[in-house]
Amino acid sequence: MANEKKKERFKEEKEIFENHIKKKGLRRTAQRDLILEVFLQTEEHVSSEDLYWLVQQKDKSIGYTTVYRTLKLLAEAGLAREVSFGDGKTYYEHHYKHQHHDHMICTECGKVIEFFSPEIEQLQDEMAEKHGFKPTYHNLRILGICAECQKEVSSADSVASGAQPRIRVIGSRFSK
Amino acid sequence: MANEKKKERFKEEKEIFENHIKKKGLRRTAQRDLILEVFLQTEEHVSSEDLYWLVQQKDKSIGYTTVYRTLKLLAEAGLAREVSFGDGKTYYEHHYKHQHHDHMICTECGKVIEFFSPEIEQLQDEMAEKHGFKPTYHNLRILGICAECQKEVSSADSVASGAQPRIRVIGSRFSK
DNA sequence: TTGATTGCAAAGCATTTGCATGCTA
DNA sequence: TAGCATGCAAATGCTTTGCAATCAA
Repeated sequence: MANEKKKERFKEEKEIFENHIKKKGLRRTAQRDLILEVFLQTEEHVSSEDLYWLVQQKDKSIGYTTVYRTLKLLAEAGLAREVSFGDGKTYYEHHYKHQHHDHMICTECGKVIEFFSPEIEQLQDEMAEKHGFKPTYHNLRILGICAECQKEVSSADSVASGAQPRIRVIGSRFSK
Repeated sequence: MANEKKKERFKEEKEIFENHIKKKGLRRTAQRDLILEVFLQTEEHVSSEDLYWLVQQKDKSIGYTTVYRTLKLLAEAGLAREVSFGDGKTYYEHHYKHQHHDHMICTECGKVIEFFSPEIEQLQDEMAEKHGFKPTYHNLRILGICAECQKEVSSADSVASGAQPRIRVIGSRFSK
């Protein structure tokens, strides 16, 4: 994305956060500003822990708790969205003006590939309607083996042994 | 499902479990047999805790740990599948000779509606192929408001306040 | 000044592990 | 008999909460 456009979006996101804070009768603080700032600089998915360490690099005095609480606030404000990849941690991804997407997760290396299919979205809405269900959010994960890991793994042992994804590495350069 | 057919399936599942046990050099025990038996009698989704209490009703001496460990075994054997509905607990659903399905989860009452769409399945496989990704399992959750709760909720407050599903009640009689 | 916010430590939860005892094969 | 299984208690890992001190409005 062009740098100008990005800056513009950041500005909007900061405004949204400030409005949310105001609307709920909360207070703007240096910590919250910094955490939002750092979050905006991230790409893809960050866990609370990830963000904590990133924030630490800018200000050692900020506590774990504050990062947790602020991430919840960001989610409430509609700037972030909580996602889980099956390793027990909560990850946050950008929500504002970011196209919704789904994830393929490699159970070998933990890589996360983002994808988007308007056809799947549409079918989901149709299924929901069929049940009188009003969808607010959805979330599709495909677990499997990514292209690289397919080359490396010859035997199917690791798959047969009840593979449970233990995701560490998050990253994908496949999606657009 | 007809009762005869069910009995037949239970028998197959017990055999599968025994084979899995043997293949891995493990041992058949009364506890494992009972836990499998109780699991087979359940419908829909059970948490480890749910199953623990059900098992307790038949044998007070069985510990939490054994239920946990046995559920993992069942998943390994292909009889159960782990699913999560966003409340931090792990649920188990039947896997053997049960058609794959996805879930709609009501963020108001926690009801879980099962559904299946061959079209969505197909599109998922196509998306995976496009990325050279070999899918082993997938998992689609649609969060929203079920038909009943839509009637009751007039204001949109509960939705706007960053609703996080805290699912307790699991059950659905909508799906076939 | 008032009451929200912070950071620490402690508490909560679901799940896992260590270990002595018990039991299958 | 060997060594896997069990059940308890303790440990773990992530997240939340209580609270006194601090700070925004």
